[in-house]
Amino acid sequence: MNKTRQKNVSTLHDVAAAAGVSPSTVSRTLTRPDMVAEETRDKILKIVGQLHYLPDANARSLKLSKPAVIGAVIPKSGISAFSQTISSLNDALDLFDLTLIVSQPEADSQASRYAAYRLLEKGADALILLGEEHASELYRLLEYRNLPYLLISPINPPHESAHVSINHRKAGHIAAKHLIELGHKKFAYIGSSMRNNPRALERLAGVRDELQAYGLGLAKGAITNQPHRIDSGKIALKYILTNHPETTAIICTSDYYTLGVIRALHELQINVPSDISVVSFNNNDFASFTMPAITTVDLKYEEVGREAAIMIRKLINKEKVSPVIIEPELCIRETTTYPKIDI
Amino acid sequence: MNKTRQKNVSTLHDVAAAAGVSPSTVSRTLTRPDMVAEETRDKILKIVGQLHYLPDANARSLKLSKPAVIGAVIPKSGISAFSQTISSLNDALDLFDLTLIVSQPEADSQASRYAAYRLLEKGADALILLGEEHASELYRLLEYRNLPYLLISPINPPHESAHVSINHRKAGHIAAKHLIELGHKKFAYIGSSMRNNPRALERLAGVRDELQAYGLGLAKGAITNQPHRIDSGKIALKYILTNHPETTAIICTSDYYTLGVIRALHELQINVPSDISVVSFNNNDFASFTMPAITTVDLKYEEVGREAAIMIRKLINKEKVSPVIIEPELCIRETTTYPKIDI
DNA sequence: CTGAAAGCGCTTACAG
DNA sequence: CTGAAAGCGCTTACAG
Repeated sequence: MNKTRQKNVSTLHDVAAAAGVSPSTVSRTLTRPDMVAEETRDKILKIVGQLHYLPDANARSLKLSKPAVIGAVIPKSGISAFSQTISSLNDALDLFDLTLIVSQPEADSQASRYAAYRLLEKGADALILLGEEHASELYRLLEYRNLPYLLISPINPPHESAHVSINHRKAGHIAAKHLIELGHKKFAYIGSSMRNNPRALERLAGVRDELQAYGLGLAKGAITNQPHRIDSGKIALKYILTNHPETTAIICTSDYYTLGVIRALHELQINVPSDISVVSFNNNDFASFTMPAITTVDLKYEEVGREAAIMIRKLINKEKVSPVIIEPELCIRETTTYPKIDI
Repeated sequence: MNKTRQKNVSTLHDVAAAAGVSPSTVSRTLTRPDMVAEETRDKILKIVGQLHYLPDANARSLKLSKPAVIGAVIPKSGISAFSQTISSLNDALDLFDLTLIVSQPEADSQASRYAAYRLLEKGADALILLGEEHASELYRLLEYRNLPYLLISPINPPHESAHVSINHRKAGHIAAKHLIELGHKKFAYIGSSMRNNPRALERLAGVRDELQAYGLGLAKGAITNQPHRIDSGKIALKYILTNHPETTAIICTSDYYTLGVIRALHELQINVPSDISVVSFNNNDFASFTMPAITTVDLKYEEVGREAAIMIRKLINKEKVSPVIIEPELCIRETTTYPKIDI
């Protein structure tokens, strides 16, 4: 509306005029100082300071057309698991002089498609997308425009796509193996609704793999889905205890969820870990501070952000990239131990 | 480097050529469709689709010079208390078609000054700064360039500055009052290092105010500072229990910190809340899931983000703004109760 | 070492 | 309803 917005902002021109030189020289002073005579440079720099001059980013990148802004589409996952990823991505990108803009749409392929469009309209030169389940139109646009992009934490990355993924299946293996080595035989799995969460599904698959390798299994009904709410841990737990009272070990899809399960266990006077062991995934900040401290498989979300920054930069520079797969790591704390009744 | 980066990107020109019209008409079709004949419009829109055309954000905003990107400087506070603020800010800004870019420097006025400069160079048209302790050069630059900016959660906002603040003092009042009403008489305060955290200091002041109003106080040495680490809660607690064994209520500077304190209390066989009550600040996601669930004063960090978005938009539109003060709210859960020994 | 000129991709009065 | 032209603020060959 207000087009007469008088910006009290000096331009290259103003600086040039004040210094009695041409705009070209001011520009050079700022971008390649060694091409300018010291005397001229000093004079210009002084004026730059006096006038609080700052180059206009839009004009500069219009001229340079060098990719500078990275858009990230990170759909909301309820418990903001990826805020660490976003934060580390931002820091790492900043080191490369790249700017991050992020959009957190609802978890839905159409919503994330439009989120991506908006990011592109806002000037994103490259895209980082969470997961692989995106609208085919989006993939087509990306290919057509030849836009650098990569997938973060996909489970089945489309052929040839650049990606940095977390080995969720391995995370499942690790969690299950830990319990097996402790001597557990009867397991249950508690997760929130996994409809929209292929990552959680993959961890479950990993757990199954591992169990099977030892001739063990997850009884039917020993897998429970509940939306992530304050009492969902309790509901899930009651269900399992009713149907599978022999359970000595529970694998939980996330640390948040685990909190609810531990509470419920406590209310039922069931001791963790001596009666029932619990392992989970993520290793959130609070996991080591709780009581008991949570044994969990660290999914390395920060590392994902750092690696994604490195990879997107290579893509922008037209360098070859190979997929990066991040290996999760077990953090043994206080919610797991040997089963009580060892036959 | 690679200047021959062949961008497979169509421009307004390409679309115009393909449609057999002038660039002006294409531009109008996209920005004010009603100024263009339906037939022309349809033809153009079709080509736009075929060519996957997306306007160049830099060129557009260079021409329009309408503020579109907001920079936020949110120094790292160890326990990422403001990630909720950033997230809600991002969402709210997006609704206004504003783009957020954020920088999280170390907590240091020079570091945040340079962070602000970088944001400006990256194209920020307005700034949101956490707290009020910024380099005077930064304030001067902001004033000189007439840049819209606001302060988030300042304690002593500079005269006339736009800001959305949290009533940290009131938060202190609320926490103390809750304990007082429960009948507590002997209090201790545990916080992490408050050197760089005027907000935590202000909460402490609030606690003192309230205590004093009831003729109570915080004994010397009943205030402990420890860096926020896994065992700092324990160290702080031991100190307090040694010097002030009569303590029945502890006020903790954050929910994270509280976790450590509860653990330590538990290890010392001191029951929470029946032996000692604990209140804290923040109301982090996990606070209601822990065991016991944490009684805490919600500092409303998300609301801060939303309000900041609204205010910065007004500033950009040259509208008048008045400071917004957000009132904290007590969440009573399970870590507080009446003192055991009520004389 | 410095300047004049062209141009990055758009938008928008101004004519017609 | 549409087009030619100017210009947003920069950068960078190209001359000198």
